[in-house]
Amino acid sequence: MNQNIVTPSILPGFLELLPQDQMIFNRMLDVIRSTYERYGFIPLDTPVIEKSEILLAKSGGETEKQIYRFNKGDNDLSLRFDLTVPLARYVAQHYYELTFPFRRYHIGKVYRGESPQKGRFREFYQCDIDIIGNENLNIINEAEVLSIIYSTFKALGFDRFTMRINNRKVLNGFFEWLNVQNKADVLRVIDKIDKIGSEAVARELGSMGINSGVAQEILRFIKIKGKPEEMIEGLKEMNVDNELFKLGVEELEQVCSHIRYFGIPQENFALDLTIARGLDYYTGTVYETILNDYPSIGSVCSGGRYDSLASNYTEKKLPGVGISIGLSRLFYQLKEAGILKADTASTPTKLLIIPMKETMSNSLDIATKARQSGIPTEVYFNEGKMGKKFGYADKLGIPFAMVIGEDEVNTGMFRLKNMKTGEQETVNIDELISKIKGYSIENTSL
RNA sequence: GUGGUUAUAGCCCAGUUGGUUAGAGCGCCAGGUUGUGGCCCUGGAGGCCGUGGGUUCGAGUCCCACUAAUCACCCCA
Repeated sequence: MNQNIVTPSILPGFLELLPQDQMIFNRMLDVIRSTYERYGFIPLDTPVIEKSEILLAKSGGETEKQIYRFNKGDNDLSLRFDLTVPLARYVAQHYYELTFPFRRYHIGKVYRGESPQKGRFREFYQCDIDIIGNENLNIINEAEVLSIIYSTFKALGFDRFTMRINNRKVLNGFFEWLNVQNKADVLRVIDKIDKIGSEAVARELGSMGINSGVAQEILRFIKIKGKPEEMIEGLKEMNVDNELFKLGVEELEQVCSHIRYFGIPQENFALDLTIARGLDYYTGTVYETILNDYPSIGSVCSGGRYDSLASNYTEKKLPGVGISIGLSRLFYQLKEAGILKADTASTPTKLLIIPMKETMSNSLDIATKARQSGIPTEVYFNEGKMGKKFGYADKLGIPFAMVIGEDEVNTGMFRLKNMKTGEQETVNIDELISKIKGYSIENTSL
């Protein structure tokens, strides 16, 4: 027994995938990235490690508890816990070199040292977009964000999802009007109404010192349901005498009217007054997206409008709007729900070339040609039985394989085997390439 | 931080009121089949039954402690 062997394991809360899942995951990443770029968002990559003073500039309870913080020499360092704070630092730091509105996307891992749970990780991918204005930012951006979410989830292969929005000004104005002091606590409670029901919400409101008349008023308000136009009418009819509230209702109305120009179907969009995402920095529209068939997954894409992105790092006023897809969680939940495509390959390879001993150099030539034509190609180098070589292609899900022997080299004609059907076709090199490329185009999807 | 559940092969699991040498399926390796995979058949490797202690003639099984995993709450993507 070798005493030096360490049991291989990773820390809990860290997700790593087997090849087949990683292939799917990466395809989702690609879809998200290309959708973001189609809207003209600029890629950004920032360090995973930042100075602690940067990440903790805005001290807040949860953040400080969850952040991975450590020392190296005299440096006080931390792992980023989201992509928004690094964005704020970046924009403030490079303010004079950037062009506004600054539209950036950022796909990367973030770290939170909390106790791991189902679909909750200590290291996970976030796919963020944000639009940062200089001094001001037109509200139509808040409608465009919905268009981006819509396009992204469509491209990921979903049809039945609902983008729900609310407006924090409406909530805050309403609470001001009711003289509710601990707005943040109340928001947190009403955000849970779908989960725990209105009675429990009333109870919790009571236990935090809200008198029952006000609690009933709050419940009546968050129960306004219906089509967006009806809900906006309903909000107006409440005759809330508060400027912030009125402004919020107006913003909701504008966002709802703008989304028509983006071609978003009605069934994918809804107002929901119970959404109160993010406890502090959102100041306007807030977004949540749920998959209709899997409501228990919860929000798969969240975000909102904020007035001041980088107030901890600059005097400049930088309003913005952004959203984030928690891809690790989304992927995990989709896998749990059993709705990931089953018959996917474990490798990008489309063609496996099996050389005979004497045809190795010819085989490598053919592989080079195939690769130059854009076909991911592998050559099987190990010696052994034919069965094992084809078995390799089979196990990895490589769609095409062919043996290169002397006959093939002499005639320039190859027996291309379709691994799925078992059929073999005799083709020359050009036919071989177009055949595989045609197949790849047909079968590229999630 | 609070509470619950679980721990047996690489994976998912079975293992009777405590009883001899701990099992199946999947996966892996080899052979049946040396230029053709999947299906089938045959064989094989792989276990300090999480760790430590206790009860007992005897513990995978009962008790205690520890450790780890996991779920819920909190908060969040």
